[in-house]
Amino acid sequence: MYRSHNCGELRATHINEEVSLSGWVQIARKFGSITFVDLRDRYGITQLYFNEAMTAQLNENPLGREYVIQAKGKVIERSSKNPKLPTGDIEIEVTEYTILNKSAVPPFTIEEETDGGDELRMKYRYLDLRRPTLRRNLELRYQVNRAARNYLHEQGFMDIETPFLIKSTPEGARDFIVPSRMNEGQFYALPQSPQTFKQLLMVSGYDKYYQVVKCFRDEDLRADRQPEFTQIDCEMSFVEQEDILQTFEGMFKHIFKEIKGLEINDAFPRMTWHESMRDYGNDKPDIRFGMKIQNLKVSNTVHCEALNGVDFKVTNEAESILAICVPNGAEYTRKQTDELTEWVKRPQIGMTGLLFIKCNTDGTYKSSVDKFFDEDRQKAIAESCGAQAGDIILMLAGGEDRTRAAMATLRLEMGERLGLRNPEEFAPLWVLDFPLFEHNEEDNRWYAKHHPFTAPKPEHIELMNDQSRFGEINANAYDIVLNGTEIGGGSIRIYQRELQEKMFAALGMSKEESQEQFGFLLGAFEYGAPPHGGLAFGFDRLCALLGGEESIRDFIAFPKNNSGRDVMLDAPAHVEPKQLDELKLKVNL
RNA sequence: GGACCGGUAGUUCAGUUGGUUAGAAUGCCGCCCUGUCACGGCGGAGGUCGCGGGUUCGAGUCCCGUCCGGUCCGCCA
Repeated sequence: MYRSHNCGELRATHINEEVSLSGWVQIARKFGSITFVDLRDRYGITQLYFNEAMTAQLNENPLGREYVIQAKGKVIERSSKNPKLPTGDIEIEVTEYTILNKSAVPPFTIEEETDGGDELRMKYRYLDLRRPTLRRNLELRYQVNRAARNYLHEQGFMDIETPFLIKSTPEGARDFIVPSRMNEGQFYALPQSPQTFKQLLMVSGYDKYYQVVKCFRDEDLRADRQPEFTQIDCEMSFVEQEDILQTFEGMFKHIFKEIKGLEINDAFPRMTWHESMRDYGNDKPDIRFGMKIQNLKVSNTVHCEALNGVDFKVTNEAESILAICVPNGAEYTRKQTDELTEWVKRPQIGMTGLLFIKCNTDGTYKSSVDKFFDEDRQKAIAESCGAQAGDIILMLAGGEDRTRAAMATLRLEMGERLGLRNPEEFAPLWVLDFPLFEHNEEDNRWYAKHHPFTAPKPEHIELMNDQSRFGEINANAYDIVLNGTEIGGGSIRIYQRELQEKMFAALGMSKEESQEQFGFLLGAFEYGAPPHGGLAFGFDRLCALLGGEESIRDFIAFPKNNSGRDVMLDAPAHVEPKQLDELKLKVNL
């Protein structure tokens, strides 16, 4: 063994013990004839003390940052202790040391707060991973993984692996494809998720399945999206929606308890998709704070009487008018309201302006549209918004979809500015009753909002015969949302061939196409498919949230950058012409 | 496909209205230092200002193009 202890475990109780440690040189502090060296491994830092004689040896055989060394010596009490280090009461009086490997000078500092930029850290990921921040993130990830597995194991779930080389299907995200050498001109696809496999496992009778599994989607990336990411994928047979919600709410409570020490006894709040859209403007509400959207006018229907009978083009012509009450906003200066107006006018928000009413603490009102709304009307609007004295009411007017999306973003921004989005507070909830279909204006067809295996609400199955009413159909689908991030979703699945065929037809697939693409599933449904359903969790996102961060990259050991590149490997890369020949592929650039 | 921000020393950044030899901190190298732990002191080295073109007497600075990185929209559950 190269060591008797690691660099994080020695304490005053070990004083006088002869030990050997191995690790990386964090830094050497030299004082003429004596030297201190901080030795680091993933467990911590222990100070090595080189006395006069040993320091003389150091001059012959010097240490540099990140050298890997072994040191032997006696644990002694420090004359000046360091309360910042768990090992700060002791040091090792070194009697012998060996340089196991030298190190080039690292391109950035390997410390809690590094001086390196993102790109450099990605290129030298193996060095970045030495930093305590990254180490803690990976440890957290491992603990979350273990907590989930333990829970699922206790609940009788079975981990079953599914293949990565599968078949491309037209629905959903763009596939990564893999050419087949033995089948010229043909391609595998990497799975976007093990969806159909887990359903087939249900048909096979493995009634409680789970997998912590990589999924692949060839779409543009974000801070919280990687081309390959990890899901906790689950499926159960003979269950209804309520059974699934109970089971996995239990899993989350277990994870919160194990990871955060949080005992959540209450049931997670539940909200329908329509309620979420109405009150929060999106399907992943951040319910750590209120500031709910007030629907003053929706799709040309006025809900706030005070808006009627006013000769104001903006409110009269807008399809929808939405508002939020921002606490203490009545104090905002002209400069601040102007800045907010510019904020909503940014191209990515795309509003043409911002209306506001200040509800002054003295009971008066002041608004950006005093010219059109007298004080009584302003008061009436404020009351219908439930505004308190001191609030500012921010209003957006315009087309329904854009205005709602913009208001959702504005609400989050105001919550952020008011410090209402505390990363150490966790507010999970279920969003239920998603629409089954989503209409796409571009190609004028219906798409599955979740995926094409999602079962409609039983009472809505009738509507599947009438395309004009597709938009009314709700699905037995549910998402779990944490702090404004969707961290999981699933559905009760279709398990009857007839209904599945109807679904494929609704999505515009001919009988031949659905047979060619999903014949295996339709076939399986003819051999006694049980009622089943499940869900999948975004494991990377969950870890990032539990770690109090937005970006998932630092919770993945070897992530890819914005353009899907691994800057350490420099992948993707060109391949040898011979490889292309074997695959009968020609690159056409 | 689009919007915005950025690219200057190993690293993180500053660089005014276009004007002398492009700066700081940190890291690195050398010397000094017996209780540091962000050690300290003195000295030193270190630059194709992403790349290409243009305007100008003169460009890190202005203009055009391009590449790279980041954030977001579209896209993606």
